[in-house]
This record gives sequence, C-alpha cells and structure tokens, in this order.
Amino acid sequence: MPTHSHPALFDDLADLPDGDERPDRTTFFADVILPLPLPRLYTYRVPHALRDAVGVGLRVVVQFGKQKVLSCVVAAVHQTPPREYEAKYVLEVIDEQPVVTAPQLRLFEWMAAYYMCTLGEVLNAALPTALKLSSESQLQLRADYDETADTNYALSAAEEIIVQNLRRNAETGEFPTLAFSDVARLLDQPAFHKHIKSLLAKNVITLFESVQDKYAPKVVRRLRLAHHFVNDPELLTELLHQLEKKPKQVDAVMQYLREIPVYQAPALNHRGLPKAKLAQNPALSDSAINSLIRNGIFETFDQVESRFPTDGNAVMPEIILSPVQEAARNRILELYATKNIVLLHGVTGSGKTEVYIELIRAALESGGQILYLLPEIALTAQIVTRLQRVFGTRLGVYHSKFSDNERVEVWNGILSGRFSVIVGARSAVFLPFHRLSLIIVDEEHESSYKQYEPAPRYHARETALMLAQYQGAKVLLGSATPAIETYHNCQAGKWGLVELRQRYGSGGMPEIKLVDTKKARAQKAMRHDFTPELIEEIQVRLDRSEQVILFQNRRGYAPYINCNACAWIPKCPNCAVSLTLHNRANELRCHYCGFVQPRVRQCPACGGISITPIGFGTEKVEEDVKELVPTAAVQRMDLDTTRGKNALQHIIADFEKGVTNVLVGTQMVTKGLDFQRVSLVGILNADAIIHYPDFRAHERAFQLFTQVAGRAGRAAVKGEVLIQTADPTQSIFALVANNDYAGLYEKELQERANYEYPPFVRIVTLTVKHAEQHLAQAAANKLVEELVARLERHAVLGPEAPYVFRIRNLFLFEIHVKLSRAHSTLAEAKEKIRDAMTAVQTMPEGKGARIVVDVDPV
DNA sequence: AGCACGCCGACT
DNA sequence: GTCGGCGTGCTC
Repeated sequence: MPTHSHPALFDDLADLPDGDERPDRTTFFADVILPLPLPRLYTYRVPHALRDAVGVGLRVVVQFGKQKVLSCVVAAVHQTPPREYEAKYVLEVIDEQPVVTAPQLRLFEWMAAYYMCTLGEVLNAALPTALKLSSESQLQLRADYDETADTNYALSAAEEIIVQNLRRNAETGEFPTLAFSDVARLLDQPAFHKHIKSLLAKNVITLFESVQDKYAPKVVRRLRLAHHFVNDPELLTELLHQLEKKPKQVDAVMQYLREIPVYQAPALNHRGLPKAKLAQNPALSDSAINSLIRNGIFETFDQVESRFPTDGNAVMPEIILSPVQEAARNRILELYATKNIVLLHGVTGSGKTEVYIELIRAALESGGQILYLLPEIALTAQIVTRLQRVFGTRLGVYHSKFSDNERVEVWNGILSGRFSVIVGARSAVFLPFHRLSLIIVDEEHESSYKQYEPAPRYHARETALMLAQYQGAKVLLGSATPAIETYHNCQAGKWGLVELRQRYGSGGMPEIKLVDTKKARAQKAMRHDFTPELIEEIQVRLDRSEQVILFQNRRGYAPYINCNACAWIPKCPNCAVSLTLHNRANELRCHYCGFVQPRVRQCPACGGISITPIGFGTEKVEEDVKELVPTAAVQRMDLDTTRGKNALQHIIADFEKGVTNVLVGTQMVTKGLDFQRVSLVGILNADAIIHYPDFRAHERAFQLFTQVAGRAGRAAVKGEVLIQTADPTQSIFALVANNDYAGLYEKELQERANYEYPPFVRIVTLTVKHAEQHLAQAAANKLVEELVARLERHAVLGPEAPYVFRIRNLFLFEIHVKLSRAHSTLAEAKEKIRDAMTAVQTMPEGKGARIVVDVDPV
C-alpha cells in the first residue's frame, strides 16, 4: 500500500529542485480536475523532475487551499503560465498509467456541460472511492523536541496525552504518527484542534499530510511444499515416516498431495494451495498445518488475487435463436449499416435477452468491448449467472451493491483488457472503455436510469448514446414499453426499429382482467383491500402449486395514521408529509428524510386512544394475504426487505425454489424477474399510479402495468393479470389489456404536442430551496424574472410549490424551463440559465437560497 | 467540499 | 470582558 507523504505544509514550497526556473527550459502546467463542485479547472506548475511523469488522465497530488492536500486528475498539460496568479507546484504523480482515459474525459466534459454541473462532480460520481485518495492530516513529535529540557512550556492534560502517544519508539528510534481522527478518539472530544494548535505553537509537534492509496488488493495466503521435497520424492517418503507419531500432520500432507499431485506434476507445487482451502477441511487441524509450516515442510507465500473468478470456463455455448429472434438479430445488424442506434421493441417474454447475447458474442468476436446496461434491481443473480455461463471470465459486473475494492478491480480490469463485457447499472457508463463497439441499454424506458441526487443528475441512456458516439459504438435500446421520446426518434427515422411481437416459446400473452373495487365496496364485499375475485384467484393458483405476484406501489404498512376522535395525523417535523406507519418495526417513518419515531398510541392532540391506519402499503398486503389465504407462504420485496447485500438474492432464490409462493412488492417486482411458475399477477391499487400529477403519468402507468403483467405466464402455464380499480372504464386499461403500445404512443404524442412537453421541448427544472418559506419564494420569483429576461416569457413556468413543498426543513419552489427549437441552441440556453442563477445568487433575494438544476427530469 | 475570516449572544 | 455561533468567500 503506497503512502505519499509530504513535509509540513507550512514549509515553503518554492525551494524546489534547481533548474526549474531556468529560462532555457520550458515550464509545463497542468490543469487539474479537483473532485469538488468547483466551476473551473485549477492550474498547477509541473516541477521539472515530474515533467515526464505528468500526463492527461493521471492522478497527481496537489496542495489546495492552505492545508489540504488532494489527489486530482490531470485534464490537460500545456505551457501557458496563468496570468492572474502564481501557480503552485504539483507535488507528486501517483499513477504511471492513466486511470481516466482521454475519451472518458471528453464524455465527462459533455456530461458537465449538458447536465449543468461541474467536472469535479462528474469525476466524483465516476471514480470508485478507492481511486480518490483521501487526505488526512497527520501529526508527529518534532525530532528536536526534548521532553526533559526545562525551557519547555507547560503542557495541559490533553496535550500530555497526545505527546505520550507520539513518544519515540525506543527500539526503532522512530516517531509514531497520529491522524486527526486518532487524536479525536484519544481525547474523546471532537474539539481537539485547539490542543494541536497549542502544541504547534509550543514547538512540540509537526504536521504533515499523507495521502493513502485506499485500494487494497485481495491478498491470499497460500502454501506449498518446501521445494526440496518436490525435487526429491524420497525425501518426502522419509518425511512421512518421521511424522508417523503425528497423524494430524500426515493427514495434512496427504490432503495437500491429493489436491496437488506433486509426483505427477511437480510444476503445480509452485502455485500451491490457498491455506484457507486446506484448513477448511474439518478433518484437518489448523495447528497441524501451522506445525508443518513452522518446521519448514510447508512454506507460505502471499499472492494478490482477483475478486472475480479467473479460471471459469469461458465456453460461450451457442444459443439457439428461434426463427423470429434470428430475424430480429439479422435486421438489427442490417440497420447498423446505416444507423448507429436501434430500438428492439419486444413484448415481455419475447426473448430479447437471447438476441442481446448473440449480438454481444458477435461484437466480442470482432474484438470490441461491450457494455450491457440494466436498471439496478434487474441486475440480479438471475441475469448475471446466465451471462457468466456464456462469457465466463471475460464478463465484469458493476453495480452499487459491489464493494469499492470490487469496483476498482472492474475499473482496472477494463483498462487492462481483462474484461471485455460489462454488465452494469447506470454508473457503468463511467468506466474506462477504450474500444467499445456495442452498448445495450435494456429496459431503456426505466426511470431509474436517471440519477436524481446528487449531481451529476444524468440519464444513463442519454449518456450511453454520447459514449457510443465518442467511441464509434453501436447502441441497442431494448424495451417492451419504450419511452415516448425513444419511439419518437424511431418514428422520425432517426433510429432503427425492430419488433418482436410474440412471446418466446409456448407462453402466450397474459390475460388481463379488471376488477371494480367501487362496486365491491358498495356491496361490502371487500375484505381489507382485496376484492373477492382477487382472493379467489390467489387461492386457485396456490391450490395448483402455481405462484402469485402482488404489486402495491407503496412500502410500509399505511401511508398515514389518523386519530378517530379529532382527525389528527402525525407529520414529519422536517418535511411536509405525513409519517408512514411501519408495523413490523412499530415505527412511524418519513420516506423523504428518514425521520423515525415510535408508533404513537395516544393522540397528543386530544388524548384519544383510537388511532387507525389509513390506506395500505406492502407490509399490510403481506399481512392480509396471510390472513385471507392461509396456505400462502408470503414474502415481501421492497426497499425495507432488500437492504442487505444478499437480501434480494435470497428472496428471489426462495421464490424460485418455491419456498414461498406469494411475492408482495413495490416497483421492484416489476423489473426483469423471470419465474416459470407465476400464473397470476395482482395489481392492488391501480388508481394511485394513474392519477399521479405528472405529464408522464399515463406513460408510466402503461409501462408499470405492462411490465408487471409480463411477470405472469412466462412458461407453459397460462398467465393472468388482475387489476383492482375504482373505475375500470379508464382508457389506459384498454391499452394495457390489448397490449396496444402504438395506441398509447399516438395518444401521448398528441397530448405532448398540444401542451408542449418532451419530445417536443426539453425541460430544465430549477428547484429553489430555503429554510424560510417567504425567502424561498422571493428567490424563486427573482429567478423567474432573471430567466424571463434572458429567455422567452412563455418558456418559463412557475415558480410553483411542489406537492411535497418542504423536505429536510427546506421549502421548495420549482421553476420549469421549456427549451424548444425556437431557442438558438440548447447549449446557449443553458448558458443563459446558468447566468440567471449566478445573477440571483449574488442578489440580496438570493442570499442563503440553494438552486438545484435538473436537466431532462423524469 | 473544507476552512478561514468576520460580526453578535451566554458564560468564566 | 471572552469563547464561540455559523454566514460568506476563496481555493490555482
């Protein structure tokens, strides 16, 4: 683990190696991207000694501000000295090979410009944390400090503690170091800086900064037979003889020889065996192995190992495509002759994945890299295992549940060429590809491709399109329910379109039935939130040993609770929302800020003790199914039950094995899951999805219903979807039931044209936040004024308080800017928006207000 | 993002 | 009277 240390920063950095200032030598300067939300690049002087070491994409260490030493990435090297200031020196070059490639930098610059954020923010999102070096101030006793000298200033108790811990090690003569965090722990008080300052003033300690490489390769301790035994079999026989009285040790040696047949293949001994592997055999004792090591019979050595399998069978078994799939694949390849982007519009269960795999294989054979993007939750073991079977060790996986070290390994694995195929969630677009030839964006309509918080608020699909353009790669977008914007580009002839209209294999499209909850309620037939039809259907499926998925797009037990006497509702103290009841945890929680309080049993307003839950979430559905259908083995799948790294995998595995037979969940159950025995999907409250206040509500409802319906009847069993609604006559249901995407598209496009929504305009949403409502309002008003002055009046909408108008103690006001083709160019318009923001922030009205920009919000 | 410099309340 | 609150401004 390399450590990069620097002398005390208070020292003058000007006295660098001679020759640097000599006029006959050209001085180089490096523009660096700091991993901070700063609008500009910073220029540092490259010391002559580092001139050959510095390069674009390499990380360097610089001093930033008075004390901080940071690592950052070089964006450019040039010879133009900055006019306004004296550049500081680059202190060190960390890498020999770029961690960020030149094409990546180009993409990052595009992202920063398009999504109106800083390069630093993009870099921060892009680099795995282990590649961002951390800086922690360290302190050490001064070498010239003499504790016995009577000229010393008196030390306080706290200072004594610090000094004691910094005392010279008598044996090595070295001074130990303490990080600031160590001092805080030692003194058990957060306000420790004053003690450090005091010690500095008393000339007792010195400060320095150290930057540590956080990436720790996985080291495995292996053991092998001492080599003289290998060269001389007789010696080994003799050894076993000697060990006669130590049966445990004989066992260990024999076990080793079984794993590594040293006699037949002496060369194998060199690689040895992981110590843990030998020790895991319960018949062998750890101490016996250790004795063998101690006596020089085994020798141990450390080896850096990959966190990913390296010796897997990269077999690439041929997948047999159906004639329909084959035709689709051929058509896609045909279109690639003239188009760079093709949409594969295939109904759920039509076998898009097989087509992807064959396209990946072809791209792989011609030597390219392939990126396969999936929404986070769809990235389950199901799909990964399947791809691993085909692409073996050439497949790398990249998503948020991966540890940081695993991510660095994938990052480096792409640079080194070890991985050629990457399956990943949205952040995989940041990886250092250099010869990308194909990007697949599966479920391209998924809104989770858009990052919402923090900046960069980027859309992985749009970014992937840009990435592909830069690398000359082809793009395949796949969906059963394409985004309206995507389909529009196909209709306009910009992108290619290939359709798969039938399900693969024997499964037909599921039948969709609507159940009227209003009618059932009037007849007093509802039991909890279930219609008799739904209960009956669940029972029937379970009796046939089939499985059921129930979809309710709301987690928790109930969205709020209500005092029966005075109608009091517990609200979040920080946000303008009611608290959600979580029955299992016996808590009330805010889904916006995470606020938690114990469940209230008595109304604080009137003292009443009758408080009832109103509405229902997944937790209640789970409970009710158990009551209404006693034979159900229910599992819930939502954010609350999938927190752990493997929780999701377990839930899926249990359902797959039939340990559970009813799966209740939120959005999560709609995405990419493939279960053979699911024959019924129930949507409990369709109306909540349809009546969402947003121009995309219908599109989203159609996508959600179609996707979740697609989970039913994927194999031989006929699938059925039961939708509970208070109004079955709503037009969206007919579209879903007839699988009429074209109908939805026509209707939506018309509306969007009428009301000026994407794809006819581009939207930029500005959110103004302030702790004071009227100040938030005032800043927002001012911002509208400034925007109108720069753009057209009708392009600016708002300000308007959003439905949840206060989050985390900040009042929100939203302004929507619609950028149409009438505007010169998008980039110019964004420049104007930026200007308006800066203007407001320097005005009295804008003081203390935060403005968040979201380009292309979803 | 840190972190320093700079003006107003509760304490030795 | 001072310690310390966090409001604004800067970092090559």
